[in-house]
Amino acid sequence: MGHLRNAILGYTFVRLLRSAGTHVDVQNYIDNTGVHAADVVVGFTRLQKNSKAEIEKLIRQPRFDYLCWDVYTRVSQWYEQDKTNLQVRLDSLHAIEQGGNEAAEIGELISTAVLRRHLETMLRLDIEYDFLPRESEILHLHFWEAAFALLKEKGVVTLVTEGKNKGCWVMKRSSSSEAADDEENQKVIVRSNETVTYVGKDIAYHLWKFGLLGRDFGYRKFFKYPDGHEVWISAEQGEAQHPHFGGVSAIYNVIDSRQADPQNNVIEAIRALGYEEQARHYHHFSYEMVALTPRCAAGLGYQLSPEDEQKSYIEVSGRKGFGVKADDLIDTLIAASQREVESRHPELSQQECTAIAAAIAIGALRYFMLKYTKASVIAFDVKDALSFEGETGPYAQYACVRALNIFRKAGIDPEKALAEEINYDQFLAGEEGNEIWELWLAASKLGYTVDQCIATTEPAYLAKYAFQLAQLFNNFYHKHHILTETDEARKKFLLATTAVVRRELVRALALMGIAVPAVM
RNA sequence: GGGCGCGUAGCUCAAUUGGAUAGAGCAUCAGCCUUCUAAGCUGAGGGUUGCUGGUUCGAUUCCAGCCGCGCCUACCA
Repeated sequence: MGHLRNAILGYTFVRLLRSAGTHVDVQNYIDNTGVHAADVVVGFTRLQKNSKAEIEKLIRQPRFDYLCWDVYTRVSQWYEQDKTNLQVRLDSLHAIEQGGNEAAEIGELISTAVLRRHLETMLRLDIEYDFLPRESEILHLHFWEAAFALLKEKGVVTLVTEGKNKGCWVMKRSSSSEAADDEENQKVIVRSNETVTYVGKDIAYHLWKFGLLGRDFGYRKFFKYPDGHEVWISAEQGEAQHPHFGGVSAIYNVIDSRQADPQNNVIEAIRALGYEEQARHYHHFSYEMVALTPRCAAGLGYQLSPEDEQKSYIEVSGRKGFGVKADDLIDTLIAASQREVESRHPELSQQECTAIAAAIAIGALRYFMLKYTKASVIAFDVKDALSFEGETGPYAQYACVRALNIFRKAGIDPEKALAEEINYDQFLAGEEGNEIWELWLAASKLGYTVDQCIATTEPAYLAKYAFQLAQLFNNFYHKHHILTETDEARKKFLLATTAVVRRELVRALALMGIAVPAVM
């Protein structure tokens, strides 16, 4: 679910930027090294005692990522049971880092399979990436060495000769205003065993993003989306022909708020290297986590402590196997909307029903993830997410369907209705005219809303806007029965009003990735 | 201890960057389908915007101090 909020927020912002004429590359950082990767390898090889051949078979199962989720949970418990098991993790970690052995091959196999599953899940939401930079290439192509040389040269990192951080290269922690003499204010970039920390790798990655590193990835085609769009992945040995990534003028990192501190450290490092301009265009697009309400967690069968039951939300945990999987949530939403569509439209074919149900389910999910401002923790409740009434995606979709139905029954093209010659002064005058004028005014504010969303990096304003416009329209729809209007001039005016509102509402929804079905 | 963020109706959230009587949805209650689809509409109840001060013609918004909650504060990523 966290991934859903991340991707939906991020990709909506991409659409907003692109609609404003900005060229945007969408990247997804693939964290395929480190303890997570090592743990999953340990799970398959030690706990499940799977051979490489068996794992090759397993990754072809439909939802291999679900298996990984379970294995990951079991491994975490296995470590908990007996701390000496942690030595196995360490061995796995070292083997993967060294490469050229079976553990490394299995790690590669699994992480690539999970990545493919991730792309498939995101594709259900029409979210596509352009480039997938992997941490393994950042290490193997020596991005860090290049960055380290720059950081040392400018004195951004210094070697600590005594104290608890002895032997480490550290930088001043961004959140402290004090000098870096105090250990509390030191952020370790290179460990005493000479390995680099996550922040160090991220500094190198971001120098590359800005085109300041002097090195580049190799690029390989990874996956072709059904629409023909190709997503590229980093590689040590790339293809000769490839698009150009990196060297950008601005960065929006869609990362949850818990990583504010490391993000700020990266920004500080870039600033300290003398790249003030780039530092100012480095945006941490920060959002809060998705948690579960105690009621929802209990409903999913999790045992709660009395303490947890009192909280308004409970943080999910992959290690505890505690959470809701994206594909399950999407499946549940589609099933619920499918039942509804079938009961409303028995005349439609199974295929048509499924397509409509998918559009409604995705609309509900996307709207749900966008209606909250980024700084708000989403206390997820299945009941709320499954609701198709009130402030939801389907509510706005429904308003569009109603509008289009009027034109369908009247046999009129909405665009033609707008081109008609209409005496607006006459119909917009007076008390009743004021109400309809408000509708026109609201319809005209999409561009302003988009600008505001971009300036504040807050897509929730767009969601609010769409809902309010839909609400005004439903009001108007109820009050004025258009097809039975006997005054032809007035009828044209009402049709034009409907057409303009529908057009802007469809646009607003499209920016959020919400499609409007033909009927619902 | 330090850093960041939050506190608004029973619940979940808004409030267009300091403007008019603080608004929505859910939930509760009362109505509206022979009509362009009721996934809708109308109405009712529900508020000392955590507390105390300050700045201002005006504060949910800005400032200070308290109280409460969350996250971060790893030689994890």
